[in-house]
Amino acid sequence: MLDERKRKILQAIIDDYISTAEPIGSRTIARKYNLGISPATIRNEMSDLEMLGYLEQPHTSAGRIPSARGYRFYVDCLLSPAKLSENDIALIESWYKTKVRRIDEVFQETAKILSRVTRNVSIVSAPQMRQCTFRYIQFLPLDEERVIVVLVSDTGLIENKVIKIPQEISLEDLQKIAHRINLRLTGMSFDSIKSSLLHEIKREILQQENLFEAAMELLREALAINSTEKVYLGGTTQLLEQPEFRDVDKVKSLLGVLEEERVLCDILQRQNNQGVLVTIGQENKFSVIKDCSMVQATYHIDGQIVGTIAVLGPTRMEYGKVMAVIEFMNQHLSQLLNKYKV
Amino acid sequence: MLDERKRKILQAIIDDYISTAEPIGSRTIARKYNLGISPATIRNEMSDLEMLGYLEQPHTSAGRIPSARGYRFYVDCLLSPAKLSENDIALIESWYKTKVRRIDEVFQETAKILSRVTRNVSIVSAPQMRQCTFRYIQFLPLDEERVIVVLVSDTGLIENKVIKIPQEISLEDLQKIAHRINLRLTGMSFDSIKSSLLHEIKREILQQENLFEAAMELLREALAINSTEKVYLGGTTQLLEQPEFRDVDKVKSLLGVLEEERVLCDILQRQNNQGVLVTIGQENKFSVIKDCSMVQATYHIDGQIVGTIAVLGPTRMEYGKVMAVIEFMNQHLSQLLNKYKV
DNA sequence: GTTAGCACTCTAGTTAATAGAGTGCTAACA
DNA sequence: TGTTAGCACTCTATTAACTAGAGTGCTAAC
Repeated sequence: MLDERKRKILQAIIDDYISTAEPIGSRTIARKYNLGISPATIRNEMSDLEMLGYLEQPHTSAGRIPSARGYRFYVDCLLSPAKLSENDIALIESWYKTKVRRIDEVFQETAKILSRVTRNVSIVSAPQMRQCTFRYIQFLPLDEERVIVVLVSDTGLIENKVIKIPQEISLEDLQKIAHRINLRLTGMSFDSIKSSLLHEIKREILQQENLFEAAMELLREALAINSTEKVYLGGTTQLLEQPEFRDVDKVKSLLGVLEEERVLCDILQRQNNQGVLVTIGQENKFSVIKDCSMVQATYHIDGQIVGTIAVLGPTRMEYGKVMAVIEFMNQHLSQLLNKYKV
Repeated sequence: MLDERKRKILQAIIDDYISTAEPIGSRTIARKYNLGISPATIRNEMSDLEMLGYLEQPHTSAGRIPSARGYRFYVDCLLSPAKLSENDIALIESWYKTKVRRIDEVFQETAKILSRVTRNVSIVSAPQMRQCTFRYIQFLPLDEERVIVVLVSDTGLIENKVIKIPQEISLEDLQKIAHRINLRLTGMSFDSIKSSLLHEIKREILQQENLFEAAMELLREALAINSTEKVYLGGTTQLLEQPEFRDVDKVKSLLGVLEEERVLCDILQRQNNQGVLVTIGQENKFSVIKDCSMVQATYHIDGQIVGTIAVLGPTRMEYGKVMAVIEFMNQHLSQLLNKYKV
C-alpha cells in the first residue's frame, strides 16, 4: 500500500520521534537519515503521509508526529522482529537469580524487572487460583478458636487463611473432613467446584453427624480465598520520566487509575493466542489510557491461560524493544512457573 | 516563652497556611481571625515571630509562612488534642469490616485507609516474624521433589515457601524432623534461634542417620523466610494533590525513594514509647524527605514492638487530624492483631 | 502600646516584540 | 514527470518591558 520510499520516510520519522519526543521536520529527516532525497521531496511525501492518516501536525509550522494509525502500521509492517541485547538478557537473568523464590515474589520481581528494562510501567497478573486445579486442603492448628486453612493448587500456588471454628469441632474432625474433601475434589479445577458439588459432599459428611453445617461454612470460606485476582505493578515512577507526563494532572489521573486493582484487571485483556498483543492509543477500551499504548502477552501452563504480563507507556514507545522484552520475559516466566508445577 | 497574643497570631498563621498553602499577610489575619487588633500591630508581632525563628518570608513583599521551628512549636504547644470526627471513625470501621481478613490484607488495608483519611502517603510496616515467637514448623507435600514449608508464629503470622528436597528424604522423615524441631524451638523468639542452637538440633538429628545435612539446609532455608521486613505503602497518588508537589521533579525523587523497600524501612524509626511521634522537615534524617513531615506510631502486642504505622506528607500538614488518625488506627490495629494472636 | 498613612519592594501576570523552525507553493531543472 | 531550490508565510516559544497588587516597614499621631 505504501511504496518503499514512503515506508522509509515514515519509519525514519517514527524512529526519530520515539527517541526525541519532538515533532520532526523535513530538513531533520534529510540530514539525519541518508535517503538520497531533498527536504522538498520529503515534504511532499510527508504531506501525502498526513493525508493518508499516518502522520499528524501539532500545528501548521511544526514538524509531523506519528498518528495512532502511523504507529499501528509501524508495529505491523515496519518493525523487524528485534532480539534483546545480550546485556539485557544477562541483566534479567541475574535479577531473577538473586531473589529467593517464593511464588508471589516471582511476580513482584517480574513486574520490577519489566519496568526497569523497558523504562515503563509494568503490570503482571498472577495466576488466578480459580483457573487451577484443586490439589488438597489442609487444616493446621493455631489455637482453640482458630485454625489455618491451607489450600494447595496443582500449579503450586498456596493460599492460607486463618478462620474461626465453632467450639464443638476438634482438629481431628477437621482433618477427617479435609480427607473426605480431598478425595472428592482432587484434580478438579477450582472453577468447576460449584455449590452443587459442595452440597453433595455436605450430604456425605452429614452421615458424620452434627458437624456438617459448621464444616461446610468453613469450606465455603476456605474456597473463597481465591476470589480476588492479584495484580503486581512495577515502576510507576517511570511514568514521570516521560516528557508526555510533564503535566502533574495527567500523571495524577493515570496513577490514580493504576492504584485501583480492579481497573488493572480489566485493562489486561485475556487472549488466547500465544503472541504479543499491542494496543495503541484509542484502541484501548479504557479512556484513561487512551493516549497510552500497551504491550502484553499471556502466559500459560499446560496450554491453560494463567496470567498476563504487560507494559504500559505513552504511545511514543519503543515498541520493538518492549515487544522483545515482553516475549522473552513471558517465556522465562512460563518456564519458571512450570518448575513450580507438579 | 511566647505571650498569649503571639501564640494566637502564630496559631492563626499556621492554621491558615495549612489550609491555603499561601503565605499569609497581616491584613488577612486581621480580617479572618477576630483578634481585636489592627494589621499594623499584627505586622509588628509577625516581625518579632520571624526574628524568633517561628516564621519566614519567601521574599520581602510576600506574607509569612511557618518555619520548621514554627511547626514544632505548633505541634508541641498550640495543638489541642483533636478527636476524630464521628464521620471518619465510621468510615474507618466500615472499611475495615468490608475486607476479608487475611493477615497481610490487614496491613494493606490499613495503609489504604490511612492514606484516604489523611489524604497523604501512608507507610505501614508489618510485624517482623523475627520478633515473634516460634510456634511450629510443618511440611506439606507438593510433589516428589518439593515440599511446602509452613512456619507459624505465636502472633498468628504464617509464612510458606516451596523448597526442594533431596530424593533420599521422605515426607515422613521430614515430619519426624519437624516434630523434633518443634519440641526444641516452640516458645522461642525467632531472633534467639541462632545457628548454635541449630547445631545442637543437628547433632540430635544426626543420630537419625544420613538425612541431617539436607534437613539442616532445609531448616536454615525455612527460617530464612522471615528475613526481609515487609512494608506496605498507601496512597502515593495523594502526593500529587499537594501544591508543594506541583513540580514533577520533586515528585519523581520522592516517589523513587518510596519505591525502595529498604529505604522505607529505614525511614520508619522504631521507638519504644507508646505515643505518636512527629518529625518535621529537617528533623528527618533522610535528606530526600527533608521538606516533608512524618507522623508515626508503633504498635505492640503484649508490650512487644511489632511494627510501625506512619503518614508522610509536606511539612504543611494537618498535624492535628493526622495525629488523631494515627493514634486511632494504631489502637485499632493493635486490637485487630491481638485477635489473631494465640 | 496601638494604629493610620505612606513610600518602597517584590512577584506574578500581561502584553509586545523577536527569532527560529517548518511548511506549502511556484518555478526551474533533469 | 518527478525532483529540487527558493521564498513568502505561519505559528510557537522565548525574551523583555510593563503593570497591578499584595505586603512590608517605618514614621508620626493617638
